Amino acid sequence: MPELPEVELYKRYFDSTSLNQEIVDIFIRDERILKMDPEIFKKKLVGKRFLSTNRHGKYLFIKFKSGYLVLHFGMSGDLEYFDSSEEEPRFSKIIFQFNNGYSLAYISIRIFGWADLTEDREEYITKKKLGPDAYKMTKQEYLEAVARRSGILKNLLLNQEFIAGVGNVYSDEILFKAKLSPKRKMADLIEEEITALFTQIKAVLKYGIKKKGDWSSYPKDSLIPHRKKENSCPLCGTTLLRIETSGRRGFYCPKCQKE
DNA sequence: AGCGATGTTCGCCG
DNA sequence: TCGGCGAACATCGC
Repeated sequence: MPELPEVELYKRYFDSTSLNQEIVDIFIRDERILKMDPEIFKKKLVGKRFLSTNRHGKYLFIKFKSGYLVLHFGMSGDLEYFDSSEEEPRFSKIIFQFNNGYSLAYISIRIFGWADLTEDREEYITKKKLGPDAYKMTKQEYLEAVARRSGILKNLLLNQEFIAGVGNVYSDEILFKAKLSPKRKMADLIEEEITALFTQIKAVLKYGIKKKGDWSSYPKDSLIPHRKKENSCPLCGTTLLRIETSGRRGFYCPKCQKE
């Protein structure tokens, strides 16, 4: 379930389980998940240790001696650290086996994610044209991103070249909390609205991390628990409308979110 | 049993 | 050149 908050949680999980142990073997269960030759992938990593991690948007970079492992989780990725003597998790696509008897599984049900290697993290980010990380960006970086782009807010939030990390669900929540219609054009926003959007991007992502991605326990005044057809706004009771754009389906309240 | 899904990418069009 | 749009990718769960 990976948008920025979930990937941040994967990062913390990785940090607490998989750093500084020697990788003794790697098993690739489905080569389609790799952006590169499996043999080269194995050769470069076996015998190394993962040293540190860094997240940019929905991308997780894991440093080892001579480069970075890059993981993207697509729509259904996950990590699971398990005892090597036990059965590996369902839908495991790559298994990193460590010298302490444990393994880390990179799981992907629908193969929309991928694993890759790069020697230069910054170059990788530049090549992908990723905008600033939505959680870590400064107000200044945000304003620069805003100045570079136009278009409707929903599309912009989903566009990783604008800012990196926001996905479909959190974009709905951000716009709801900022009281802005997803159809508003960035160029038409007044200063207060631009600031409100910044504030809510930060707040919603921060809260998502705090809740550990558990949407079932969100407070009633959030949009997330109501993101379903025919549901009504938790604030005013108006029937939520759907917006279909960029091939994604969003929800919003036509009364609370200013057109 | 068909449809929808927390993502990215690419080609087409205006 | 940029933004919007739709399809493609693969597969599972409801």
